[in-house]
Amino acid sequence: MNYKDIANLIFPDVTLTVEDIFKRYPKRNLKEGQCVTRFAPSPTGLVHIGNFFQAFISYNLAKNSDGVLFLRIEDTDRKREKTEAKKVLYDVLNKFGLEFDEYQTLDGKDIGDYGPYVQSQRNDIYRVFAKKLVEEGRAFPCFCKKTDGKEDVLKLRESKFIDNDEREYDPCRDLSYEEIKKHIDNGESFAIRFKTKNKGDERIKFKDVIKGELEAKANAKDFIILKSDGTPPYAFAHAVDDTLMGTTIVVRGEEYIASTPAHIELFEALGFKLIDYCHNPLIYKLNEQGNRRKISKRYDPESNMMFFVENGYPNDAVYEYLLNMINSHFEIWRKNNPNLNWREFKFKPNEITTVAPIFDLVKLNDISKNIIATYSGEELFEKWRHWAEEYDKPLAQILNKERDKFVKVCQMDREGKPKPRKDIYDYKMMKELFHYFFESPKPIFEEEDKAKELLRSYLENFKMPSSNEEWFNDVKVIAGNLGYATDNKLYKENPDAFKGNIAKACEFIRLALTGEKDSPTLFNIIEILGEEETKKRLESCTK
RNA sequence: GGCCUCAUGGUCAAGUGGUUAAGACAUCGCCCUUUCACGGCGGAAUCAGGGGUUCGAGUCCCCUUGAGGCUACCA
Repeated sequence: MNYKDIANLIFPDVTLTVEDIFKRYPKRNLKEGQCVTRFAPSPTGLVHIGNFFQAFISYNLAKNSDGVLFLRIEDTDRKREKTEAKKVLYDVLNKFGLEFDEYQTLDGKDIGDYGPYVQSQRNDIYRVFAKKLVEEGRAFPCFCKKTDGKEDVLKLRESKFIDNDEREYDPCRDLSYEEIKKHIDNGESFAIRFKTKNKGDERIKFKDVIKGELEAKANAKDFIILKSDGTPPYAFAHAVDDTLMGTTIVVRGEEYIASTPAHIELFEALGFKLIDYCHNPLIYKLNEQGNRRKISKRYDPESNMMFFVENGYPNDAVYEYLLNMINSHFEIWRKNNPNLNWREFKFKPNEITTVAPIFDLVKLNDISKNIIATYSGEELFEKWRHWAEEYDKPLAQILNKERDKFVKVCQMDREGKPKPRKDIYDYKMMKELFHYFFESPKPIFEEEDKAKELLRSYLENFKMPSSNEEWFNDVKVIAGNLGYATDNKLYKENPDAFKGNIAKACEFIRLALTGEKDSPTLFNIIEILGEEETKKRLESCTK
């Protein structure tokens, strides 16, 4: 069999050699321990948290080793590609501030020496390597089509039990030059299949950086390396690109473990050095029945990274939560280093969890609360405003117009306090949380007469307080005169002797000013509302 | 069906043959307190089941069970 002639027959246009290509992609000059990692998403129109999780692991591996992180767009599957999808991807990456050392800009400019960083622009490269495999008898053209009365063959191929016997019936595996020429002269399209050397009973061992040594059946399938449209499926593109681009460690989901033996045989056939794999677990959700299921874009808004952006979670909160999912050494580190940025935290790939974690929004919220609690009032205000500019325009207008007031709102129980409030986990919730600073409340009193009496007296004696202590003393005097207990111990001993305790009196004032039974310290609220507005609200409750 | 991965409280998990089985979130109780939030103290709660190996097993081996993945001209 003259494989060289066959190769020239099916790739007449390919004149470059593998050596020519390698000249274009010189080996990277790396120091010991330096990692080259990549994020290789296909543009689907959204960035799934599972994918971002991988990107983030890659990012850490690269940064922690002073290595390289590049972005490669895997858009070989035309059916899946959507217009705008790439834009969405870049937008999300940008919003999260995930920076790449090498990538292609949206307008098609390659940054870095190993481009193009978009697979659909690399077809000529894949063809050179496919041709080489054909030349060496390690790949063959396959003319099988579903419309061709060959359903039985396709079924065999697709069946679960392909072994050596069945392969003998493969109509394309050992076609002669003449037979191939006939097919081509007929104008038939074809795919290129890899020709495995295995028979189906071989075993193979390989290392995974997270899981350690793995063992599986060796590949025994003649899988496609070039589709009939000339583009490569994942496996082939992965082998060629990651080799040429000098990737040292591939981070991918654990769904790829099963196909790793196929990738290894491909690498060997191509004469490529094997690359380290890091198969990370998928992210799950708990359903109503308490079973775990894959987090899905259909049912779980938080599976889409835009969820966190649109709700106004700080990026750092999302990152820290991810880090927490990757391994909980982080949490201990965080506790010991409360003031360091998470970027200072170094983890090794073998410390990444082997267990598929369940996404826990409550935990994320807790992390987020702690992070937001570290912001100054001014900082919080700016972040809130910045978020509103994009996701709540009317709110942004108000914040811009009444800047001073809302900076003060953001400063409440925050600045100068050793134990700041921790009740905000995203910017979206703030408008509702502080609704009484945007509009007059509509309080509902359970004991209306009592409330009116107290509020009337408070309003009559009202003077702007200059400190919390002063304010509280004023309330004590006024409430005390009306028969409220100013000493809680006395009240507890004999509650019937009083109209209520100070807490009760405060509740009436709080309701009048905020419409809520719970709020930050009233003194702060009065200070922000100002004398006029405070009196107005009190008065409207006395009628 | 075949092949593969995984298994510690409700959740995230530490743990690499000898521990009273860390810690965090959630939950419950108490304290602080003008409410909330914060903070402090405390409680309840875990090694999926069964066999081995060993003086000794959460940890090593086998089986079972459960969960998940792959088995495409998707990635």
